[in-house]
Amino acid sequence: MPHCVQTRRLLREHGYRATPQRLMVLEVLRMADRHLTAEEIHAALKERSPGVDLSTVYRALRLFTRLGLLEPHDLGGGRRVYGWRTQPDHGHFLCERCGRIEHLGEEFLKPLRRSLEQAWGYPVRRIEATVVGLCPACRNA
Amino acid sequence: MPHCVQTRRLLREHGYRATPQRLMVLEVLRMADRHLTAEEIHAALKERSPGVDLSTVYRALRLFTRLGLLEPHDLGGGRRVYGWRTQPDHGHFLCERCGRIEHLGEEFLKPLRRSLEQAWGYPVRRIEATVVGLCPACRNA
DNA sequence: TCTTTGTTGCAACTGATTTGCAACTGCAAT
DNA sequence: ATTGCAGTTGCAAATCAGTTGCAACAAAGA
Repeated sequence: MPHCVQTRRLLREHGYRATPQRLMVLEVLRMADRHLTAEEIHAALKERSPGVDLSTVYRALRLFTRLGLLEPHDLGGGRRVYGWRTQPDHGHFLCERCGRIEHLGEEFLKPLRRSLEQAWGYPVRRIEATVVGLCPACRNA
Repeated sequence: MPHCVQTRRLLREHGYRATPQRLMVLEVLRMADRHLTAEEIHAALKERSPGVDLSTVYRALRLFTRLGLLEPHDLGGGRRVYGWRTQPDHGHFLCERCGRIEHLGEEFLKPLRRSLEQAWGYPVRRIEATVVGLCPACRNA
């Protein structure tokens, strides 16, 4: 675990403890390299240490969100995924068949932000966009 | 109720019944002239007929959604509102202070759709965007 | 090692939405 | 107008995602 050190320090600096459960939540997210729901994280986590409770996962996700490390995204229909915090403008591609979630480059949202701010004359805090369609894999099926 | 006739026909054509509860759900939405949560609709509904159950509201909303009349929108954080079905590309402005929800003209989303389809080479089914910021009223406070 | 205090697992709880069911009611056919 | 019956309702219970209270536990500084 090469990243652990930084995470441990971040936690300690804020008076929190670097528990294995917390580190593992980040580890799972790091391995997955995509956005995951709390349930998915919990499932992946249980393969290594079966005792971990779902509520602990939720608590860890909330904590890391407060610390600015992670960020929740509501995709509609009750789907909420967590991922690494990035820029304020955030886009997802959601395949309507297989549920696959892809990241949208910020370059797509930037013009939208610009046109909104220009039209309204005041700044936009953040944009959350979900684009629904069929992913390439599902198109050829 | 001048609109009722069309709604009644729509329902009957699909083998459903035009019950007062269902018609009233649409009526409330029509009066409100903005997106409402199920709870809000239920509250407005109860002023006229106190007996109406929340589950009936949910059932009506689901039905009208299936019939293509209404459309749910997830604004994140568990907020789900219902409104009249419009174009596939849908944008909301959400004031982060007062929670006010505004409609975004489709003209803002159209360039986004165009650039996405151009970049990927295949069509996008729909776009759901939430723009967060402070509404003019909250800015001056 | 000891102690302090943050953290965990568990179970119970919440708020939003759904569902099973007996009683009820549009409405098309009498 | 009356009837019959499938579609609907209100109610209560179930469900689902997420949160919380609490006693036992465990990081980490001394």
